[in-house]
Order: sequence, then C-alpha cells, then structure tokens
Amino acid sequence: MTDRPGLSKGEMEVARVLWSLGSASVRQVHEAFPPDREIDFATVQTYLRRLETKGYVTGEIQGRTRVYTPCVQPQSVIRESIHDFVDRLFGGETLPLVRQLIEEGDVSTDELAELRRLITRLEKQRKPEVQ
Amino acid sequence: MTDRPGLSKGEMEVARVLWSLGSASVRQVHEAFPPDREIDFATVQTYLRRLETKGYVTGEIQGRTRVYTPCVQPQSVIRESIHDFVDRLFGGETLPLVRQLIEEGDVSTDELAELRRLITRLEKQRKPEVQ
DNA sequence: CTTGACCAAGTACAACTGTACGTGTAAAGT
DNA sequence: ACTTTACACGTACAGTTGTACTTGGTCAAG
Repeated sequence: MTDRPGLSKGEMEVARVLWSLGSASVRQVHEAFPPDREIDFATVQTYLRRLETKGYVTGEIQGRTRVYTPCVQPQSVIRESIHDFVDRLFGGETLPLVRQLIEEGDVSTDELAELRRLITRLEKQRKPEVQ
Repeated sequence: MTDRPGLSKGEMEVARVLWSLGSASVRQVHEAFPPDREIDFATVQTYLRRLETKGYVTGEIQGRTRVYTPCVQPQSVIRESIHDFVDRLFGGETLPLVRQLIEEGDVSTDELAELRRLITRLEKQRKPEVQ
C-alpha cells in the first residue's frame, strides 16, 4: 500500500487542521487551533515540517512565508488509521467497535435514525433483486 | 479519571492477549500470539513489565515463573482508547466514524441486520412510553 | 555432579514524539 | 537608518516505544 510512515497523535492533529483549511501558512494553522488547545507556534511549525518529510503535505515558499498544502486525501489516511485501530483493539473485527460506539450512548437519537436509514440503504444496495 | 498512562500499540497487543488468557506467564502469552506475528519472547517480557509499571497488570512469582494478571477491565481501557481515537480523528464526533465503518464494506450483511436490531432496541429503550 | 533448558530481571539503544529554543534574515513601522 | 516584528530553518532534548541481548540463577535430564 501507500508506504508512508503513520501519523502520530500530534501530527494527526495538525494534519486535520490543514485539511480543514485546504492550504495554509504555519501561522494560519496555528491560529486555526481551538483556543483551549495551547500549542506553540514553533511546535506547529515542527509538525508541519515532519508532515512534509513523511510525505503528507507539500510546502512551498510564497513570498516570505511557506505555505503548506495537503497532498494526501484525508479519506485515505483516516481509512488507514481506522483499519489499524480496529486491528489493534478488536483483532480486525469491525462490529464490536460499532456496537461499542453506539451502545456507549455517544450517538444521539437523531443519529440513530440516520444510521437506520444508512443501513437500509446499504441492505438494498446489496440485494439488487429487490429492485 | 483513571490516571494510568495510555497504552502504546505494542502494549495493547500484549494486553489483549493477556485479557484473553485471563492470567498467564510470559511464555504463555508469547505462545498465544498469532503465529504470523513474529515477536521475541524477551519483547513480550518487556511489554508485560511495562504494563505492570503502568498499572495495568500485576505480576506474581509462582514457583519459578512470574504470572501476570490483568488488573484493569478491558472494557474501560478500550472505552478510553476509543474516546481518544474519536477525539483525534473526528474531533469527538462518533457518527462519522460509525458511518465510515459500515460504509467501508467491512460489515457483513448479517452484521447489518444485527446492527439494525441493536438500533431498534436502543430506540425503544430511549422512548420508554412506548409501553 | 554436569550440562542444557528455561526464566527473571537488568540493560541497551535507535527511532519516534512532543515540545520548544535560538539564529539569521527580511519586511514593516518610526 | 534603526528598530521591531515575523518567520524559516536548524537544533535540542527528554520521554516513549519497539525490539532485543545479557547475566545469573534454578530445575531437570543425563
């Protein structure tokens, strides 16, 4: 597969911010952090540098500042992380995780309904003769 | 909360095996590893020692071997890990993860049905006036 | 008794992580 | 021109993690 080294906690945090911004300078990323998350400018800078080394973002000097742009889809990174996580905690089985997630009360009633719809849709999709 | 240091990947791997065994010596844990997972006896030993230091297991000499026993419920550790994971990857939102999990095709049709039942049960539970 | 198997416990060590400081340089304010 | 501001880039450094070797002791087989 894509043979990028995995992302650490902190790198993931920064990557998420950058994904949400699309493309940004260190300062912009730093400022986009939630206010309660105290983190030094230089720390963000280091993370972005490491993300570049690991091949997740590209940085380009524009004027006098360096602008970073993600070069991997969040989707794929997230998918890989999930896979890894499920492997590690549930030996690769998805269902126990899903069960835990929705049983644990972290899912609102509205969301439950939405999930039900999603399941219905998937079931139809898989049984095409129901036309 | 429980102020134990979190578990690393490898530690989690070993902890899971120990949970499944209930209580075991280093060798038993080592042998319980899936055959394709090559890992040194001494490495397992180190992990168990670290798990003990971190307060997740207790070790007791029985005869000439040390027998380790988990002293935290897998449930709570897993719950914490999930929480952490959801925070890091989805900013604390559970639903996107669930969606991803079941959309990604990792859930069989049978499991989908089971999920539906689970959802139904939860919905009833939350709406107790339904007799 | 001697040798080999087996194990506990200590030690090792490079890579990775979280966090940040320091230096130099260039733009912007005075 | 001088000073402050802002940033790039290199460097640092302790803690964690993955992985394992080493030393020294005990039990069992020869």
